[in-house]
Amino acid sequence: MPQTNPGQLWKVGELAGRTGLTVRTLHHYDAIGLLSPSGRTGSAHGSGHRLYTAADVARLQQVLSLKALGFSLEQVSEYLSRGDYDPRQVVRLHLERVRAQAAELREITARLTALADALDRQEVVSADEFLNTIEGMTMLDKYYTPEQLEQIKARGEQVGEERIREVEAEWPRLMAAVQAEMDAGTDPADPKVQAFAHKWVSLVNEFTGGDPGITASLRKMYETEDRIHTMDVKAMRPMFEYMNKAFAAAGIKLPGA
Amino acid sequence: MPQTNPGQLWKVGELAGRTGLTVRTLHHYDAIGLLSPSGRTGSAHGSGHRLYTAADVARLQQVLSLKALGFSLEQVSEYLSRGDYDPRQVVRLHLERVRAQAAELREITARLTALADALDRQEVVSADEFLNTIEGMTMLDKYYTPEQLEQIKARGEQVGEERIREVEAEWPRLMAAVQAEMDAGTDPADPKVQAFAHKWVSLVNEFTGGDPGITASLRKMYETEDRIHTMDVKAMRPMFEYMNKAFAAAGIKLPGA
DNA sequence: CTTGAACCTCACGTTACGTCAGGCCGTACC
DNA sequence: GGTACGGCCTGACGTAACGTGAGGTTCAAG
Repeated sequence: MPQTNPGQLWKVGELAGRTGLTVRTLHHYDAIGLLSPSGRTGSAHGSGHRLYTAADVARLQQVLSLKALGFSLEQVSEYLSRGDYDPRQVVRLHLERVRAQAAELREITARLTALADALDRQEVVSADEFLNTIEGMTMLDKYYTPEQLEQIKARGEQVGEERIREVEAEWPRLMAAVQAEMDAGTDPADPKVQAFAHKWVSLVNEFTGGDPGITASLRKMYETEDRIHTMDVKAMRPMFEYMNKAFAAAGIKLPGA
Repeated sequence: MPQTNPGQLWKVGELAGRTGLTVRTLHHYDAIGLLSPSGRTGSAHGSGHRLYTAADVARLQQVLSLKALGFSLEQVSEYLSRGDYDPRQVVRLHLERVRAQAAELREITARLTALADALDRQEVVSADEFLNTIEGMTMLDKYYTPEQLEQIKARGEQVGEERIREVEAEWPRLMAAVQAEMDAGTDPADPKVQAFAHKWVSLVNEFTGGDPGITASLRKMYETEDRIHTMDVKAMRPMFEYMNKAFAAAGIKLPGA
């Protein structure tokens, strides 16, 4: 049976099954030297089965994020072989892209909804309405120009870098303070706790960008998963419930609720 | 100069510019008989310039919606040549698809956010986190299976058809009632108007599915455009403002606000 | 009547895989 | 310890949806 330990290895089929990619795709990435598995099975002379490590999986993620940004596979290769690249930045760029796409999907939804409505009423639909709809659709699968990429990159470095550190530094402080009130048996409706509640949502919003859908998804993740990387979510659940009471008392609603 | 009248005609370049497609793409669609322009210029012997009519534009929208659903161009041709198809249904299917994609984008955003966070903290990121992220990404550009399409289709016919008529029948009634109160000079905070306000948001929510982003986009559309197909939005604006006051008085917030 | 931009028709090139074909590996079972 | 069979291997050719010229034509403005 396949292992589940750290130091885990995946065979192509396993990796394909887990990721939703096809075996052929992984073969292809290997063939062009974009992502070659770190290991192979036995193999005295013949060629053994591909074995992918966790590091390979991490690289795969980078590859796919860059591809999602509109890079060709060749460009992805180049990018990843230049030593001066930052995986975090790739993720951030992809994130930015995904957010933009979400906005475009909303636009398209509005257009399509209007169109469906008009068609349902048997009205004469103006060509402009069709054209606007089409325009929205085509925008969706347009990629960034190099200039746009640079711009996003710059913004990410500028705002992101330092502000992220700041926000991150605030979380432990806030959580320690809340824990203290919990231990002291303070009522969630107490003004002190209310102040913490407001601080809490502002930090959450800074993290999510205030997007209700993202907030909801994130909340679901924290509710259903017991650990998120090294964070023991399960142990934090009492605090979440405490804060939910505080939110209720303060009349605060998170964007996703 | 290019016309702007009804009965308008577009040349390839114009249509391409307006839609975001390329000229080559339109040529291609013509070459394979998927979308051939209804007209051509002059042309005694040589081949004149392509002239697209409003009907061609409408067909183009259908083509692109079907393509967005994952059909190959050949399948689109087939689909559109079968006489028994319904343009409204195509739009509805596309709408459904777009909604699903939006949900997947939210999932991806949550994953990427978690990943960015983990990377920023220099923590050891588990392979699972990468794998989940990758899985989300690959799901996004997977198309529906025929069975799924059938299922959506069935649901759309069943729920959609009749309920849409109902909702549509309610709007004119509601708007007439509101207009009457406006004419009578009734205060927006008046209980009668408040009841209308609640009815109003429930109809809007039924239309948007309660999605805040979509509601916001739709609102923007109604604020920036003076007419939407045959509807004189401009003339309705006083009523919108009246209702906004009513919302404020009732403490109602639309999901997008 | 000319001129430049936009259009026309071939026709071959490209990307990112899909899809066989024919053979090898590995592990579960007897 | 043999064997069976699902999964893996390496070629190698196929494909969808255009991209990208080449070389000639059309049209609206001046």
